[in-house]
Amino acid sequence: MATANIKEVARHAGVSVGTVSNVLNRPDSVAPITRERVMTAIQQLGFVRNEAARHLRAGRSRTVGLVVLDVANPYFTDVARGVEELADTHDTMVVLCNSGENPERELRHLAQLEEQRVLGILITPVATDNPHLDRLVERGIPVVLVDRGATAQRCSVAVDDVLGGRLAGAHLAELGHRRLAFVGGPFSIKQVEDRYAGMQAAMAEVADAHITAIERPSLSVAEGSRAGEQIAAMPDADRPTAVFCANDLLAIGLLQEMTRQGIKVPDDIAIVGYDDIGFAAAAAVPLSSVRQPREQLGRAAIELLLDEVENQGVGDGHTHRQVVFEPELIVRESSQASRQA
Amino acid sequence: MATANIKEVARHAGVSVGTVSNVLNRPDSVAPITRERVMTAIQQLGFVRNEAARHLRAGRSRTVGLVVLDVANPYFTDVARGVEELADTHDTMVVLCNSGENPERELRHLAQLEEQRVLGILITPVATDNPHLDRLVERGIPVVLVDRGATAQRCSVAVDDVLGGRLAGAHLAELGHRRLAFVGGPFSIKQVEDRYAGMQAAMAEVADAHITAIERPSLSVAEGSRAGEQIAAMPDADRPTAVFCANDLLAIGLLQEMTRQGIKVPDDIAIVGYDDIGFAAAAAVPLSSVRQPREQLGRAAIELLLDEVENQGVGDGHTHRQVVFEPELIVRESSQASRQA
DNA sequence: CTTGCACTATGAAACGATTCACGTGCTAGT
DNA sequence: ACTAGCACGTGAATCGTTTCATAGTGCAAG
Repeated sequence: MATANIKEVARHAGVSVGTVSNVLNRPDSVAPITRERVMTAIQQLGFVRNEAARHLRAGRSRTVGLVVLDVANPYFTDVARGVEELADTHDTMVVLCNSGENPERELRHLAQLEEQRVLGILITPVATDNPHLDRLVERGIPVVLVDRGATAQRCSVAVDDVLGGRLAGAHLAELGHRRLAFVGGPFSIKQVEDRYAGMQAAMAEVADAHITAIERPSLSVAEGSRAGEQIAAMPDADRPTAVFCANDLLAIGLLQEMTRQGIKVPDDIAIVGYDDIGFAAAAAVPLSSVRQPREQLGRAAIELLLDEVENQGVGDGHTHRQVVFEPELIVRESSQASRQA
Repeated sequence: MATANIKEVARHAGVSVGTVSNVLNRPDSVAPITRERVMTAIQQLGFVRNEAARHLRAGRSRTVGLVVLDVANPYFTDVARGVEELADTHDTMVVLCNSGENPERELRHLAQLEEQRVLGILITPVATDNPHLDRLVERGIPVVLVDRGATAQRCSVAVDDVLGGRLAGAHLAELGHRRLAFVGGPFSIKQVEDRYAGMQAAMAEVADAHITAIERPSLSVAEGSRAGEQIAAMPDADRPTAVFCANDLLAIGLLQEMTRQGIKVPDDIAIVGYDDIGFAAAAAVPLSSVRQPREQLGRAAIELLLDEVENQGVGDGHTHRQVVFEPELIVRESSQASRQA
């Protein structure tokens, strides 16, 4: 009933277990006839390697852990896709763990991954400053940070949010907008702050441009609507002609509210979002948005990790790198130049 | 450098390895003083159990595999959340695998999971009829099907799509609609067919109701728009006053196109979608939709699996069950009774 | 005929935790 | 005082694979 093991295969093929192992791992070192015989036995018995035994013997597993804040967020699933894709070509498994922004769950996952002796961990930590991660590194488990808290002490990948904000700002400036708003928050989130800073930097180069910051407690569709109410309530003369939202959910909520209030997008007000989630293109008015190279981010992260694993202590060893990607502005209808212009 | 093992802990604490193991697994069988000593040693050495060794000795791992068609689909991430949640309380890990609707990737994942000697596998298979799954079952690895191809040969969980269609149909009939359309396809997908059948069944009870089926090659936003063009092109007298879409993406595309063409939702045309994805509520006109109990589906699936694992060959053993859940209609603006009615 | 070499195959020793059949030393009961 | 029973601990065997030093074989060169 139980799956056959290497010993039974050896007996069946009339060879030693060492030979079977060689067939599996170094087929060229085995004479073709023997190899055939072993292969046949494997087929007949339906032999399947026991990963636990290999792993025990090898001392480390062939898997990496990927700990994300929210599996339901397309951002992370895209990153995960990038990670998996590249891991696949390196004979490495990816265990996807969801912390759900819960530090306890995150810690439990880290403990589990450590028990599994994973090759390394890719993580977007809940808290920027996580002592458990330091502990892992001390124990020799490489950690690569994804889009959070880059430091010289370890590898990380991230996207330049300041640049993203700058792109959005420059785009709106170029369209002639001078009365602008930024919707986002809380500003304690680094990403939000950076995007705003980028927008400000872009507008600093434009004469008589003015930005109103509308801070909201979270980055959801509902908060976007609320920001929309605020904007709609402004007297026409003061109302911004363009809004940059810290993410697409806000932008979608805002867009909805504008439509509801009879304020035309993009004619009366232009909107630019951030993240370019799938629904940005599918919104009532297709949404301009700043796209992050998500899959590429994932690929880069696992690349850094595998490099660290392979070169740990070898030769010059491994140098921690902080890779920063450039976002890209996708222009759609929501920020098209006014038709009457 | 390498993590300490149980032997070192034993030496450090001045006990045998057996005792350390007992402290770990049956603390009550160890005298308090000894236990303290061992615990201290564990702390000092930063000992972390080696999962591979436990697993090898135990003969089976403590993880289950969850193979889904698309991690980026909120449907599956919700199912996954349900699975994880319950697995957590059973000291079981979940390895989430993404087949991406690719049979090869699916097969690779299954092979990997088998090498890992997982407790069992939860899967939404790419093809309804999958010989590899039978092979797994033969080898004693329980398989539970999620929302696909239920048979008496194994456990499965699913949602009653016929009922879902019926709910949508009955709702529209009750609002007084008699000229309806169904948008979906391809009809070769069982889910689509069932939803349509349910709608038809509901309308069969209504005098002079008529359904136009609009078949589209896939269930995407773009196809929804295209269906919208078709509907907009109909003469006013023939145009349906209500549309039921086989999923929310279609419904969103359709909604957009209606807006673009100046056809008011829900006044001129009512729309009901299926799946109740997050964006259904956030659409320009909040979308009525048939919601599937996704997390519950996941919970039920893992429950069936664990039951099968625990009762395999024990006593009366395990009986395969096919659990079917009932969907729920969420009514929002897109199918509100016309305001002028 | 020996030597050396290239090729193959062998089998025992790891890897680290768990388990279980046995000690060992006490206490309590008679 | 003897022993049954109990509470704790022990340590060797075990899980399935990989690795590596070693051995056997046959062939070509010397």
